Amino acid sequence: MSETNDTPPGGTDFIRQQIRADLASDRYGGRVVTRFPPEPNGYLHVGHATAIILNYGIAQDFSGRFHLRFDDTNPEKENEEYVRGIKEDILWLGADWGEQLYFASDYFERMYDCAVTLIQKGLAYVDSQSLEAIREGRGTVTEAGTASPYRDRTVEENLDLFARMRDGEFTDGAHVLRGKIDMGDPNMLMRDPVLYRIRHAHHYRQGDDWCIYPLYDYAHCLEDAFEGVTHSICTIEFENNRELYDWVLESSGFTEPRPHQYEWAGLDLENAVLSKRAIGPLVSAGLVSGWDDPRLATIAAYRRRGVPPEAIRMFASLVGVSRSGGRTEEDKFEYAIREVLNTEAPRVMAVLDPLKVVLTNLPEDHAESFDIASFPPDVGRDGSRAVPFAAEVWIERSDFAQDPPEGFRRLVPGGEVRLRGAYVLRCDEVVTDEEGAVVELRCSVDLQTRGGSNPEGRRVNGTIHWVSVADALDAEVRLFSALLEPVDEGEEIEGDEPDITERVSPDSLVVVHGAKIEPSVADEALDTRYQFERTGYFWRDPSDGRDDRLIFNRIVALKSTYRGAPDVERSEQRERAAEVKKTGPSVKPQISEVRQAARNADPGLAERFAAYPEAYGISIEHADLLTGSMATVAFFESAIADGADPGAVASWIVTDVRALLGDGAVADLAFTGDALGRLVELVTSGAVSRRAAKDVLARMADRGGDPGELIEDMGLAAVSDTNMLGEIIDGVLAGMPDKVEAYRGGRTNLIGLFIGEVMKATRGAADPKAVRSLLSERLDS
RNA sequence: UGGCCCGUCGUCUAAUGGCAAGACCCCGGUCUUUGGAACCGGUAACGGUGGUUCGAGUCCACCCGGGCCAACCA
Repeated sequence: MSETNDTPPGGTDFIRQQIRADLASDRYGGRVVTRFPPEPNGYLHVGHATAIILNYGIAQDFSGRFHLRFDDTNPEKENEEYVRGIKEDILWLGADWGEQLYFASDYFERMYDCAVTLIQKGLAYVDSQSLEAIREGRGTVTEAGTASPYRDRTVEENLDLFARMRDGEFTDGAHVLRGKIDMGDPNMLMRDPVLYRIRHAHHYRQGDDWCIYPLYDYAHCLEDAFEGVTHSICTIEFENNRELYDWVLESSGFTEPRPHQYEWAGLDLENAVLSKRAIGPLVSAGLVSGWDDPRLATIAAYRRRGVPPEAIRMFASLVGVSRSGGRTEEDKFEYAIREVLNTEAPRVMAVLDPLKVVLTNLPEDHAESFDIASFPPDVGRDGSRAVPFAAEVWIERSDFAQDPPEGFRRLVPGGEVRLRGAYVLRCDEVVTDEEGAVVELRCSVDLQTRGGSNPEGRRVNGTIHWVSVADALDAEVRLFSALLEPVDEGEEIEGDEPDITERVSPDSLVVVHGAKIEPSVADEALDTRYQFERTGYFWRDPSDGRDDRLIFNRIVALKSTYRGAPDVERSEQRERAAEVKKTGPSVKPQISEVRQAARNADPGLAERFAAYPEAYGISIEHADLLTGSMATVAFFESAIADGADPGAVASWIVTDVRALLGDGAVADLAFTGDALGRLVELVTSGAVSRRAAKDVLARMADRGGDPGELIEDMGLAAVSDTNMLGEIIDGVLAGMPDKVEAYRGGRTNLIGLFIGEVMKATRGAADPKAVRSLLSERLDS
């Protein structure tokens, strides 16, 4: 392990940071419980894989628990086959839920009880509108919704109706249970969300026990709470759902410590179809061979293709975790696969597109065998195999060129090339058919170079792979590439996505028949992953390549630095990306429309906005920020009432105070305007540095208190004594002689580092200006 | 269009007010019986504009760009 003490285990992504903070504050009594909650309505894809790795990895890192919970609340889409498949995929990835296997449908009774409680509290009601009426009543993103006529049913009536819904008295859609929240909430999800619906459907686990089923937003948070999940991690599109998540939990009586939801961006991978809703149609239309078609990005497909699970784990750690995200290049995934396979996969030779070479200086019945190492020296692994050689060998058609492009290092007429592990070969004659196509090469080998020996002074340009014609095994090789044709840019903007089934690329699967492979593979374990030298990583297809059927999947091609032609497409893409990034400067005045509207409605605000710049010498922007509400105005005016400098106070309010505010208002602050005024005066008088005053302000926001007393308590009285500062500075500089040298060598931006260290040493109490000048004295002399 | 969220090398991610870092890609080079691997080097970024600060990628504001939300799906 190369981890140092200052690197916390398991990465520093924002979710792990949150967990560390929760551990530090003992929020959950040291518990860390994560979960992966798939709906069994399809197979998992690589996006899910990264989510599993995240959740499982966190549980591992913090000695917590990882739950697998099937979120099976929709009887119409789910089945046991998917449950089986998903379990298998997760285990294959290396995540282990142990005893922690759960099904949301097992909680139906408890969820029902919670709903009854909600009704009793007046927080839920039975709505009997049609689906369309409910939809219309919800309003739009810009217009508030309207209340259902059933919104004010009595608790008794709701209780009765809800019980009868459960009892099966009503048809599908006759009633729903809705949360009673706010039809005008800007978050559409809070406009009386549907909690339960009637569906007379057979559930694959619960049979016909239920005819009402809970919806995601109601069910999911309860599931987390029932299981004692601490950190409920989902993707960014559920961000708007978090408010409802919290509402349901709070309303149902789950108090802190309760689960909390955190969203990350999830994975988007270039050239991968990452949506169960998109994969399903491809499978049912027969455009792929199944959920495990190796062209798909499902875990089952990767497993079948031959991708090792370690590669997916490595890929996940390479990509990382964030809230912003974007599309990850396929290169990164391929890199991870190659990285794992390079040290794992024994080398063999296989010719995918064979061209016959007759060795004219060997007897026709020549036969010998070379013992060739299975790994190159740098991999450092033992092992070899016998590779038969005879007077006729297959080579790769692309390894010969009659008219070679510049930089071609393979076989050309009259040229030499080494047959890997065998002899150096010279091309003496090219045999063509009547159309000029090359059908055979007549060559001679240099007997001095047998078995890879290399007589002094013998240098050969390239090395190619080969297979003895007499001993070659015939194989089928399947090559996979991007399943879908790229979408034209204009097309994508058109709103509706083009039908995915029409975008399947005919070239996405290339089946090579009659590939020639060395016989050693017949003796190896079926699940051996090979490197076909110079070609790529392959293994036998686990479905079709069993018994004596030699059917190989290409897991990934080898990287190649050989460039036939420059990659025009990519450079064009880059130019386009660069153009998009350019944006012009803003021209509008930097005044908020919202605050301007407030001033238009309140002459008191408008007057002050007009007067402040002149009266207090502050900018229009600051005046704007101070006059958005009477509360802010009052705060400001009380802060300057006792003589604090208005300009300084304004700066504090519009920057530092606002930073502490978050969503709240100034009135909710734990300190008052005049306390801020006193603090500002202390800064002005030099009693405390501005830097230290920020820490004091943070403390005031936290617990209130008098600024003067806090400065004493926190030991932050300004340090400007030259001798004392000088000592501290000398100590800091002595501690980093290399940086001092670099500074003197011209890296003057290191001054910030030095000041920072001095400020740190004094916990912000030093006067930074004094520090700067003292530093200059020492460093620039 | 209302609300919420997100903008750092071509791509993915670091930085927690103090040295803009790493990986992939790309480009050179060394080495090589795999145009692989390894090794050395290089190109390359804080969306814009103001403000606060000794010091801003980080705090504040405005603008620009992108994402999500109007299923009785999850």
